[in-house]
Amino acid sequence: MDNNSSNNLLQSSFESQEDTDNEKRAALQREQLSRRPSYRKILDELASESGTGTADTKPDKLNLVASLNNSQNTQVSQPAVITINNSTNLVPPHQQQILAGPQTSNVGGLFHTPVIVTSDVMSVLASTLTNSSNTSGVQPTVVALPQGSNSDQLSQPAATIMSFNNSQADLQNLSATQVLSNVIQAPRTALITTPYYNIHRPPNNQVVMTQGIPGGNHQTPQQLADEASKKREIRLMKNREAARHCRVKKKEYLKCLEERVQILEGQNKKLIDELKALKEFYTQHKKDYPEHNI
DNA sequence: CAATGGTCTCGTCAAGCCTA
DNA sequence: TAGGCTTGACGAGACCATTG
Repeated sequence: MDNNSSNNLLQSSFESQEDTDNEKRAALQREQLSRRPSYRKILDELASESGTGTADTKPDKLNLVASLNNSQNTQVSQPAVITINNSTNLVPPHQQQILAGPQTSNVGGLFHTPVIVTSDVMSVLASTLTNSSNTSGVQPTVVALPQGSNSDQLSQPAATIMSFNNSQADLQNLSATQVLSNVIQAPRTALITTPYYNIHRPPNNQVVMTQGIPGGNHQTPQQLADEASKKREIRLMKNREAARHCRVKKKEYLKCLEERVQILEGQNKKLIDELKALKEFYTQHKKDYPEHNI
């Protein structure tokens, strides 16, 4: 075998190797494109491929809570105001998520104040409770009203729905974010299991609130409808937040792709120049050293 | 200045994906 | 496998530039 043919063989060997690599790469690309894209996943793959090893893009739950709180700074459309409930007046069901009795007490160093929470706050609260209770040792102070509680029990500390470390003055006109930070930072007394409560006014005109059982047989059609609409509200709120998050992620993904295009274009240009130089070198030496038959 | 068209952002729905 | 999460698609509304 002469040098020419061995060079050709070597070259074709390189080419076939390159073809295989290209095919593998193309197959990977096809696979990535054919499946439903996950920006996080693709970004992770790109990061690990480039060796830059970005930090885990999956936000931890604490960050989720933080971002939730941050987003609430700007996203709560209506001022979700917490008001001290000094009376037993019922607010409209669609506005009201939690209602407790009028008593205020100081138990175990915690300031217990019955509050009305608007639906906005309650929606955020529900997801925040889920997040924070799953992670840090810091637990929210939320005391669930026992099943079958009556208005008498509301006067007891155990009937308090939310507890804060703050003074009463601090509880007035809190924003959703402030409320959440209060809830998250407070030590745990008990964890609420469901945000849904049945509220009705008995003949003695006292407020009675019992914990609702999803699918339970004590609920009227109206209560079931209310519960369904609350569930829907929470689902929409979560999806709204998810869509927002998804769009941010998509923007990051596109930015990353654009940067990658820049890098690859640069690399491509460099390789083309290198190839040109090598070709020149090759033809030059072929002339200079014909006896070497390179 | 009103009408129109383009672009952007947001909320919602629905379908697919993921995970406990 | 159910329930939650992710994301493409779509429509609505706001904003801006252009045009008659």
